[in-house]
Amino acid sequence: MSARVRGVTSDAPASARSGPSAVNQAAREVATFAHGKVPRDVRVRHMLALAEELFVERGFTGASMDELARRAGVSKPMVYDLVGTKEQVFDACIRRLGEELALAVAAGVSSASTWQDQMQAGGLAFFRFVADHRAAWTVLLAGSAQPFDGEVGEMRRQQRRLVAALIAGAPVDRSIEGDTPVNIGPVELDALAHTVSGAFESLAGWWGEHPEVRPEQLAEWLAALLTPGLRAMARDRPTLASPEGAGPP
Amino acid sequence: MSARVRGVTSDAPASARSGPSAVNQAAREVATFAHGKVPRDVRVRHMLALAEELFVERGFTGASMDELARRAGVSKPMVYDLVGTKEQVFDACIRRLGEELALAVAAGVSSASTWQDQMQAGGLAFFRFVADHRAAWTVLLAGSAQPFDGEVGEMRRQQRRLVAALIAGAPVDRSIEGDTPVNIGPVELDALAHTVSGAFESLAGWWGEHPEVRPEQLAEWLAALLTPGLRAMARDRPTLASPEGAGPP
DNA sequence: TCCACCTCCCTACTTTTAGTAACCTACCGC
DNA sequence: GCGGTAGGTTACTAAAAGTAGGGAGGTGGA
Repeated sequence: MSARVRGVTSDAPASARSGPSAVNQAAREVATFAHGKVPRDVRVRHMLALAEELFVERGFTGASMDELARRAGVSKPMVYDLVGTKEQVFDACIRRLGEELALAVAAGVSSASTWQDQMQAGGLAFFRFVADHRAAWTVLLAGSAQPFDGEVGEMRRQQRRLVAALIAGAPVDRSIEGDTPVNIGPVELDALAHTVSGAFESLAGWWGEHPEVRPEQLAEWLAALLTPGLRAMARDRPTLASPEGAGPP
Repeated sequence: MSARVRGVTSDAPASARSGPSAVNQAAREVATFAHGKVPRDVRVRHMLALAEELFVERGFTGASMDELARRAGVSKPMVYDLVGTKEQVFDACIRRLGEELALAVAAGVSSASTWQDQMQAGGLAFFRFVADHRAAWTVLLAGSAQPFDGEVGEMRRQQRRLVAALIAGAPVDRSIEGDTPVNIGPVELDALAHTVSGAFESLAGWWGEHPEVRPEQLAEWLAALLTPGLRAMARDRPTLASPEGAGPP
């Protein structure tokens, strides 16, 4: 709304990794500029790292912009000028972590060649990522606070596009069961992507209370749960459209 | 925290239904007491109905206790005395709607007898409920704002217990595939409940953007997706435990 | 009859926090 | 020297959560 937010949208070289080390690195970078004045992008990196840490520590409502300013060692208007409003900062954190996750999953998927292996490798990458960023994942990606449906939804849509691509990729260059091509309709494909993503996310949530399970087991187990149904769908192609000519009674 | 909240925990006769009609009914009931003084439980019902409406309208952070007091026609300390803090009010709304949902799903499940029919009937009841309470479901049950993991988690655990019971019920009195009993381990059963619930919830979220699909189609389609995997799990019993003697590399 | 007490209810605060207005200062190119 | 700009601050406003402390009116008992 405020017209003067120079914002944080066009920076973020996607190079930063999350975690306390990111904060320290950014802090060191800031410290090299001795007498107060620090270049904009350096401050922004530092503040985003601090913000992620803060949100993960305290949650969205629990975190305050004053606290962020204090930790960054600047005054509040600086915060607003550099990274915008609280929601925008939260959005930026979500987006950064979401991109990191999408990258990890994509790497996992592309490391395999068959349909099932891709699903399992992608799932494994997903679970490993969650394990490595449990707290951040919970706060930023799993716990979709309402005002941020935009951003969280965005990221999830991205995740689901990946899943959809994974499932849809089958028809072009390979097949599900020997020779059955997967030409599910686009509507069903979209629904499938959401459903499968939801299953993964939920299982990751459950995993939080059962840390003794290893991610490989999770990925394999979930693949075992989903694969037969996907195969069956590829075979039978059930539709989500209303039966033709069968209006409501 | 405040010791003097008389709260809302032990009332709620579970008779109230949600929606604007509930608000109007409660308001009429309040209006019968002419000169200000209104019995406690009547006010509480009214305020909870108004609160749900307000949260659904504006979301958690967007809703204010001042506004709630204004709408209820009382002063703010009354609100705090009657229904506690903002989070407690939100919790109460979540709990009420969650109980209504659990009841609806349980009714659906118990209307069927075979394993697959139960799953489909329960799913249908779930989707119908979501359709009938879309906005409230989104705000109160789907969009788990972080501070309320307790309540939302509670309700979801309840939902998942239902799903788990549905799956676990199979071994005692019926079988999945002719004669194969379903004695999946308790850990796997719990994971299964979470995963399946997550799939349902995600699909319901997707449905919000595709209202043309009918709930019967959704339930049938999702059952078609999940059933083969569940059958396979009952047959092969894949485990989530680490392979014995296979420590991390 | 009078008194203690309980229920319902209000005005008027305190504190915290998001967000902003207006100003300052040093350096950099010219 | 000098204007413009990047980096920065103090000091505010507005809104909202939650509380302190009190008051009116009815009810039961002595």
